[in-house]
Amino acid sequence: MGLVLAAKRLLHEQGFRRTSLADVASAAGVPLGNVYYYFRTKDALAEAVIAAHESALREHFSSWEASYPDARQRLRRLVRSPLDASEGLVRFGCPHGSLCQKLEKLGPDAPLAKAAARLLAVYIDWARAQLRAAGVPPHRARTLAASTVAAIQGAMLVAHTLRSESPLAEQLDHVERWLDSSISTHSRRVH
Amino acid sequence: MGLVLAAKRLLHEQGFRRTSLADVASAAGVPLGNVYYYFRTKDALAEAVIAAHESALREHFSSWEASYPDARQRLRRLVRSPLDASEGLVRFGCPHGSLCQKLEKLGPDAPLAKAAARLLAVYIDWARAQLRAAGVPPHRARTLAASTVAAIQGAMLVAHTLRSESPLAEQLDHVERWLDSSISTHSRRVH
DNA sequence: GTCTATAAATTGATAGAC
DNA sequence: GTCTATCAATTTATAGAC
Repeated sequence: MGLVLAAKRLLHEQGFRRTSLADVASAAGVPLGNVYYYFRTKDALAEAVIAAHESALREHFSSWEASYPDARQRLRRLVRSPLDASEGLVRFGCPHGSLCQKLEKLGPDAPLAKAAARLLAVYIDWARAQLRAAGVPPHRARTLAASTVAAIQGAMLVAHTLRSESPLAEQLDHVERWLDSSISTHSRRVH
Repeated sequence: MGLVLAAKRLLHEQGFRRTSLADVASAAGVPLGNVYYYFRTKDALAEAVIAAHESALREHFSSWEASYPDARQRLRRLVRSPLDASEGLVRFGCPHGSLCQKLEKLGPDAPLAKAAARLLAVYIDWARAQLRAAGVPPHRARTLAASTVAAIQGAMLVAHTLRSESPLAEQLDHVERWLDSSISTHSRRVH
């Protein structure tokens, strides 16, 4: 579905409110009326975009689980992942983070807000699972996972706002070292 | 000026695009046409809001400088400051961070985008000055300051997206400890 | 299923009386 | 300086031909 792909890009670049359905239709190369054949409302299209982000995220996680046998390596990969698309992040911010900030304004019960929260929860839950696998006790793993994701999100927000790539790499380095030492401190040694 | 105050609140609660000038005028108790006597455009009103945030921020900093003689104490105060207004942060996100995310989408050269970037820069510059005063060398102070602000912003973003207050306090605790140990590690001991 | 035309509502901004 | 009325553009959503 080219519509979701176009909407995904435009929502990242322009945000939800700034992106009109005419923009999306034009970018996808279909007439405006066509959008409403596939999606009842603009919100429904945005939900499809979030779902696309979510499945892309899960695919990344699966790929990392297959590539890295060590949980610590997988966590390092998570922390470094923003560097893979740093240009887009610096220009437009984190596609998940900005979606969350924009959509949550709708009130906590709006379906769109729940979808955005779920997107971030997927991130945190995966990080927590890796921390558990690295030997971190349950409660520590829970708070450490949230802090890790928060630190990554903050790094992207600052890099985007200042329009500079260098703080991104530097801050992610900080996160990586801090996370490594946290795991060493909190994990029960198994060997 | 009641208009700026009303706009400040609505921009925080609803964001820039969702807030119409009719909303602002209504909240301030003046007719719509009156807005344009004081502000040429909606952007000009938003700039006034950012300026209000900026001066409020500087006042906070001045107050902390007067209250806490030790730079480390001032930094702890900075890290803990989100807890002073945690309810609003959980419901609506950081007023500065969400402003940045929303306004930066306008392109790097837009006056509003520059204003948002300056707001974050005020934060980082103050943190850097405190780190310098705590004995951290210049380059370290620069990257540490950015990382600190990023970590705080990330904590607020996660707390807001998950609509939960508990991660905010937990993550800020992490930030505080991490910052304290970073200062101890990197500062030249003067005594 | 695809497309054109248009309705219906919102909104940034202006004109002009008082 | 303050307020009412309104323009002009945008945008979500629908109707209906093909």
